[in-house]
Amino acid sequence: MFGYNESYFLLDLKSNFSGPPPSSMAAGPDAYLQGNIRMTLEDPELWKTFHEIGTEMIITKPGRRMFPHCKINLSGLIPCAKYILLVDMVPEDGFRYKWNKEKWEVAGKAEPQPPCRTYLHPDSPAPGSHWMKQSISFLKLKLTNNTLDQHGHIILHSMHRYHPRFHIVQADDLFSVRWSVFQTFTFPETSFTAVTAYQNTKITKLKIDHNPFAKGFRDEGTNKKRRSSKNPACLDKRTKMSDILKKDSEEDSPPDFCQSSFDGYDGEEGDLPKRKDDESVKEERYSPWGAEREQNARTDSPAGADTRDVYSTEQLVPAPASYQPYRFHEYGKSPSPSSSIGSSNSGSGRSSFESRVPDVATVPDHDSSKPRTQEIGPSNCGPQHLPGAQDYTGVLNMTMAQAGKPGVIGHHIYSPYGAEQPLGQWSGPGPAQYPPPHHLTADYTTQAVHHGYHHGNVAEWSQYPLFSYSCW
DNA sequence: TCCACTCACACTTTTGAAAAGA
DNA sequence: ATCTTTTCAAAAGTGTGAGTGG
Repeated sequence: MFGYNESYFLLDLKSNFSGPPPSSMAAGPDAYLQGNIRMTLEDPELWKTFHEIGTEMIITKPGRRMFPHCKINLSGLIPCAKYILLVDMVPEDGFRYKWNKEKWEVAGKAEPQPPCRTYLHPDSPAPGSHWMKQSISFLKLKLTNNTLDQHGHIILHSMHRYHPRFHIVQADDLFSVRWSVFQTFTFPETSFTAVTAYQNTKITKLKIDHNPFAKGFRDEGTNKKRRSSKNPACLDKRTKMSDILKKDSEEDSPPDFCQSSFDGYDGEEGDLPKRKDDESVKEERYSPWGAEREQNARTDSPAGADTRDVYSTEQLVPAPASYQPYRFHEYGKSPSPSSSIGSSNSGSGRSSFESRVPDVATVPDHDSSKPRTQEIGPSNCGPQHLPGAQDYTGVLNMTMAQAGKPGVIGHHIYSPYGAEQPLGQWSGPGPAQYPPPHHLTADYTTQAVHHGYHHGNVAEWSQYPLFSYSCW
């Protein structure tokens, strides 16, 4: 209806690679001849509906799922080659926001980034055919504001804006990632503001309308008792909310809703009631991001004028050693020398980075790293070399793979399968905990940012790494 | 006083084990 | 004995509103 199903971006690997790979990389130009990978966001209309109002995602201490949740489709993968799918959250900008008079306003500089964590899709690694045969859901991804979170949820700051990045890595296992090509996709309409409580009642309404778990709050719901049991003020608020709901149900079609609000902010908020529960449907036209959105959308926000564009990036990054000092502490996994270094040097990204280099060099010969150049290419079909986990222990000091995931080394990664399974998430300190990026990392990140992101945002965006610098 | 945040609550869907049936 | 379907209770996910603390 919106043409949103065409929301994809053909990734021309060769042309997107704007510079020679670092000498430390094994992958040569051939590595980029693996065809065009296409990623599409599922349910784009829903995402767009939220986006037009200003998506908010609740973050809680125990972790909260996203809604809408990230669901994508992939094509163009090599069916028999294995891939790993990752998601992380990137700050949209360097600001903290507040909800004031029915719109978001900048409330100051962003707080230092929390530990940067990456969510690994539980199916990873899986062959391209697996990823392509069905849509890929990140339903179990959870967001938290608990910087000491021990469940591997992605840590965000409340009242800050983020957007998810999807990474596809052709790799047999998590160790191979180190030498593999990352292809990164973002969807402008998936950007959101992390909040501990909904600020915009329109978002609340949308969530209630679309999230099955919130059915109980729908107007037609059966919980009349609940709605009327509270105090009069509450009742009043509920009534007003019901009016909004009714009005919406009269419109009844998200497309109409979208259309009415897609023109963006038209400066009418001055006439809006102060209370957020006094909204009218008419106000749906207004964009919550007001002036700075108009500014950023063209200058430093991935959400450009044409939201159908899926900005993509590609970067060659050494894989994460993916450790996080407090993580090691939590799980009592034998902290590697390098992890201790990383831990002790948490304030010095550069030294940490350098300390990691020997790790790379000491990978055994049969490690997939060396033939990675060939493996990445189209000739990758055929028996997959799955190096035994023991090949790496003592080299990278990783924990062993979990049962049922023989090819996966537990990089202190957390899995949505269970909080206790260190499979599903990589984590590392955020950039704010590091000095300005090492020149090498800067190369990578700048390269990545060039793909679809305006230079105005390069500074902030590019400094938010997929993995901690110290991992490199 | 304001505002971001936490918590208990009622309600919902999801999950998984046990029971029933073929 | 095996497999499939159904049932049901527990677990998990949801927004609400009162309360808390800076």
